[in-house]
Amino acid sequence: MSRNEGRPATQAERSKARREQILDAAFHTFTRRGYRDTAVDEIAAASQTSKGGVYFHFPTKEAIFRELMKTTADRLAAKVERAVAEQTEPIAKADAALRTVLLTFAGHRTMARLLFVDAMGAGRVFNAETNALHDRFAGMIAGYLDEAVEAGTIPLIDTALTGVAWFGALNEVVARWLLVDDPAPLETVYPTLRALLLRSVGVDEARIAADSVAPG
Amino acid sequence: MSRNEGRPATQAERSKARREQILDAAFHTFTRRGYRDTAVDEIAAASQTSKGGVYFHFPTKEAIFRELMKTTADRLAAKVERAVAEQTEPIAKADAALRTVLLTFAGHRTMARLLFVDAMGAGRVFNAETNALHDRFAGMIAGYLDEAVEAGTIPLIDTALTGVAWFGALNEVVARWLLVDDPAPLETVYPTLRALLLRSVGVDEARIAADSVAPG
DNA sequence: ATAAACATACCGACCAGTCGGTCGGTTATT
DNA sequence: AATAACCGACCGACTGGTCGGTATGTTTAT
Repeated sequence: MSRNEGRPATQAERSKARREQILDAAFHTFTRRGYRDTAVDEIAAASQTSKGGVYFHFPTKEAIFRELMKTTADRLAAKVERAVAEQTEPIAKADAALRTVLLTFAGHRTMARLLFVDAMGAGRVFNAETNALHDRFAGMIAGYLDEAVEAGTIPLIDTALTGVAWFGALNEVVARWLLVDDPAPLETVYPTLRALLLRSVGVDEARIAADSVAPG
Repeated sequence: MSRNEGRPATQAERSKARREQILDAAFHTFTRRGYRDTAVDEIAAASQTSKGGVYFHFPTKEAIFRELMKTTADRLAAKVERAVAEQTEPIAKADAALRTVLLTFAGHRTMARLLFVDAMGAGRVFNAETNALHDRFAGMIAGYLDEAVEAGTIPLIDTALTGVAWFGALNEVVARWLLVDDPAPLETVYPTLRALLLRSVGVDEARIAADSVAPG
């Protein structure tokens, strides 16, 4: 192994590690206490460094949050797109997207918290960010629905609005799950929600009753 | 007219008027700048009084917000229940509820802001409040759906989850409408959203295509 | 040596809530 | 009727504390 396992690494590596450490700590603190209620000092403490250290790596508190939001959203979007790419049928694509989001959140409660709950606690500044985020996912859904419409799998509908509605439904279900102490597994609602949403766009019952997408 | 029109009224009346004034000012400031970004001093200024005056009528800033949330939610709920009471058929009831909420928000953008957007900006303290609020409306929907199921109008479904999903879809549509500068009339999405939601619970297309509830 | 990577102390702005005091009106007393 | 005693409503300066950001010193790798 070319890289030594011990403590001392090159400075650049250590620096990057610190940065990540700070990001990690910020992530956890933000998701537990919200943006406003999280002091930079707390992030510093949680990341084994000092306020000065934090401000060496990031210009402002807001910048930390932005980066966190962006990378988190990117990771999720990539995961969704990967899952979708494995499907060819439009409906299966939308289905895969839904399934991926739900299962990812089920496995990473904190991720969901950051994306869905905390974003609003950050004040007006981030409304644009949140809006863009929601738009992004609603748009993804609308895109898959468009394909389905073109393919004739579902009737002609307002896919833009439907995308928003789907996303909202998913959002609310996840948010509700997040706010409850009892962690009744999120996976269990998937079949029900899936059926509900598919039915809402006119997918025939036979198709809905058929098994969900095959795992890649 | 027995009551004199001029300024001086009985002390109790003046007091109550002031209280209302403060509530009004707080409502507007909260909805424009959010809970955290609203200083009590601002509320005082906007209500033509002083900080001391505000704190004479309310124990804490939080108390103002709570009262605002509660009365707003109550007003809306009452309006919905009134509209629903005029309908006898289960589907028509759910429909009326949806329609009322949508039209009310369309007419009172600020009300929607308070209930849907600002509530989260208030921090963890109010998550319980928000949660209860969402529960309340999702529960109302679920109740109407239960009736519909019992009446055999729609097939047996998970009405609790459906209520949450419906509310989420509605929530997102309204929220999106709120965050956009261009005020494309909210009423226009009603037919589409209505069809989408009704379809999602298995209402037959013929029924959906039929006109919406008759106005009371 | 020298620059990056920290640490510490500190500043200044902000803000919820408090408190002593004021004032106009109401009630009791003569 | 007039005056004293009183009270609810209100004012605004002040407090105590928080927190984002900065200035300046200290360590560590190269």
